Amino acid sequence: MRLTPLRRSVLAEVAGSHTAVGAYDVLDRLARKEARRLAPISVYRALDSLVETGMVHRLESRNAFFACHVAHASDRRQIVLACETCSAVAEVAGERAFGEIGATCKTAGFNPSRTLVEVIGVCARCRHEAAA
Amino acid sequence: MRLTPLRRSVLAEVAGSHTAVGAYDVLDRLARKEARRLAPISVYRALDSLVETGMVHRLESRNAFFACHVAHASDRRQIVLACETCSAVAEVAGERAFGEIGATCKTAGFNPSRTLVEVIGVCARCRHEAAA
DNA sequence: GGGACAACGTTATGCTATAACAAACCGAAA
DNA sequence: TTTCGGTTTGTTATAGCATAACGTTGTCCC
Repeated sequence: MRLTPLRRSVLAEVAGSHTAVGAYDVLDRLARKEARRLAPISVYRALDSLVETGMVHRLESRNAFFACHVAHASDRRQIVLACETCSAVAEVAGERAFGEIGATCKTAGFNPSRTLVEVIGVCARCRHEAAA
Repeated sequence: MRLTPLRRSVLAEVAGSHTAVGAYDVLDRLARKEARRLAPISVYRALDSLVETGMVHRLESRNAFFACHVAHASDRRQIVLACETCSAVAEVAGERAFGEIGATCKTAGFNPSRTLVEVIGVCARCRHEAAA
């Protein structure tokens, strides 16, 4: 896959936010920056390719996208933490959790191809601010 | 929450399928059975209330709904297994996996309110059929 | 009865995502 | 360098998912 100008622009918009952004958010932001207005499908295609390479992930529970900031995320064994207060999205290593999930699947005779772990809650920063 | 006739109808449609069904699927099926055609929002409201009580769960990765067949699902510590071959959805207990996820959240200072574990793959039955 | 609240109807709208086909681009081999 | 094949993007149209706003009806309890 080539990182074309279009894909680079889309990636920049996604990566420029600490929160997960919708495809149409990307569309609107690009429309303000650049002179043209892309068709939705162009943004989706760019997002698809970025997701495929692991540079962007999809927050399934919100139909939105966020940039991957961890280097080794290609193994896809990351737990996604989505803050319901500030909307920030983070990823943390989840080796042990994924190990347990895999073991449970094996017991059930289920052959996994993709495993999704998303946690909605309140991030450390928002907890501290709330306590203050 | 009351299990009204509308909610009972919606629940019946969802529970009548081993797969996750979309809100508009429910809408169409009810339209065939009953004489009237509901507005989408009526179905969504019914689904929302059923999800709230735990009788129905939402398959986030497919924007669809499936009935909960396990008695103790109110604790929401179930791993969802979605077969990509036959589309069947099942739930299995995930105490250990959820324990690990909780521990990881704690380490990250993240206070979880809802945890979502969905595994896409091939179920035991489809694996056996494929092998035959 | 009358007040409070839950449930549902009606209308309209917005967000998410893809199908189908054409044009442009780009690298490699003839 | 011309031609070929594959990738990327554009264009147009449409399908699928979800909720806002407001009014009406139903139910329960005092």
